[in-house]
Amino acid sequence: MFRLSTVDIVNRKTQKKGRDTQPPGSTVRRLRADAQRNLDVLLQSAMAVFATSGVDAPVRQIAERAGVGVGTVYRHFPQRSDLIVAVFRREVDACADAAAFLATEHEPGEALTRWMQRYVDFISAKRGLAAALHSGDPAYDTLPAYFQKRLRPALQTLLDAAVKAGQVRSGVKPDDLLHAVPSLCAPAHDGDPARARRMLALLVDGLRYGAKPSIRTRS
Amino acid sequence: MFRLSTVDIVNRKTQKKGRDTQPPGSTVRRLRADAQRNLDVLLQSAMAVFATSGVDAPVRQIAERAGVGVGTVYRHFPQRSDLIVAVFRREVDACADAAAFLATEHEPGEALTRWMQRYVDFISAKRGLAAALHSGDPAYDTLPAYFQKRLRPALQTLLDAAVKAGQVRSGVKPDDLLHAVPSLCAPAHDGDPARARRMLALLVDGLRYGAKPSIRTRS
DNA sequence: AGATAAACGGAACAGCCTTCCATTTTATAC
DNA sequence: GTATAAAATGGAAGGCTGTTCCGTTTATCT
Repeated sequence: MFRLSTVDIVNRKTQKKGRDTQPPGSTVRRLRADAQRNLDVLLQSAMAVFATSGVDAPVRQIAERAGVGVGTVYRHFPQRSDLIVAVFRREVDACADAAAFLATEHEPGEALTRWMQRYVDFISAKRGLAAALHSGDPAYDTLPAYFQKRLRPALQTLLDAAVKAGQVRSGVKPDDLLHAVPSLCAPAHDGDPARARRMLALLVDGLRYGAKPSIRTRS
Repeated sequence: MFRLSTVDIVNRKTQKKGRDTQPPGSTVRRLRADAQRNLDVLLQSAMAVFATSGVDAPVRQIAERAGVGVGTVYRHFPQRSDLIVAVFRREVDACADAAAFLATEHEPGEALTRWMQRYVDFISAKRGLAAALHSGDPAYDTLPAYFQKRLRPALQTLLDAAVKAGQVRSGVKPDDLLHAVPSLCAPAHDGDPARARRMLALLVDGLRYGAKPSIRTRS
């Protein structure tokens, strides 16, 4: 009952970038070109299908959209949940990476605000997945930790910069924000899509309260 | 695509008790004896199976345990979710009814404490169902309202009595408690089953703080 | 007791996830 | 370039589901 798969073998090292210096003695084998291509298109298709039809969408539908047989899907992702997890991690990565980009493009306070907005969009789109997360299926057990591991440092960096620039008050814990946002967005369940954004705006304003400007100003 | 079923036709009026005075002109028809019997045993079986195998347990399994064909299940509950909802409502009812009983058996403060315990047990057991609730399936949309409608008055009564007896401080909203408890129990996800109870004890102690004894005592 | 309608059971259908393996494609060695 | 071995593929098939359908059984009423 033990079965290898690309999920296990390939790590994010073998991506498109760089000459791919492999740690010696590593057991990972490069994916064949077609396999890599299929894996990419599969993840994209899955992301698109999940976004429109929810995470309960049939595997066949994803395979078809990718122009691939179901066998190929299962070669890369032994379980349906593995595909879901992979898509989710990829989106978490994208969200985390956005932090670094935003930090270079905007001043600290603005970067933080925009990232929070990005985070809200991310959370809001994953409503169906949240249900799967709490379904008790052990396949998803590792996701929350990954969530935390990737997102917290990203937010931490933005937060530190904003505090140092005097645009946000100090003493705010990134974990608190990370948790507060989903709670705030939860009531938006009812169908009001813009509500989440309004709630977030409120929260961000709260962050600014009591900021200690680096340039002197009346408190 | 519209289909009648006992779920729609029968309300809780046609139970075992009483001579069953029917409002005239009502369209409800009494269930045949065997149908009523099967319905009861079905609900019991479903409750048991859901408790052990979760709400995702196959309908066939429930039917088998009830000694009944699947056709019978679907005659009473056109959709699988209808069965889940019925079981859930029944358990909500039981929890709500427990309040009145506890109030007659114990003094107000104790009754409140015991009911909260009861409520925790109820919530803790329904972990799998909570996931279904947030799954976005419109079949469950009416459940939260029912939840509130049955449980709030029950708690309200207990609370009022406890306040009047000076065993709990005033100003506590029943809705707050109803919501606080699940939040407190959520972290118990990790496997510690006794934790929920400890958290609850804490909460109840908080209620006592600042109580205004009816018998004079040092504040 | 006989008639009638309600209720029943479980085979059959459709859709899903997952497995399996004959076939095709890629990478490597010559 | 060709031959060979390994990796990857596609889709039919197996074993689960929820749900429908209808011939048969059973309760109820006269």
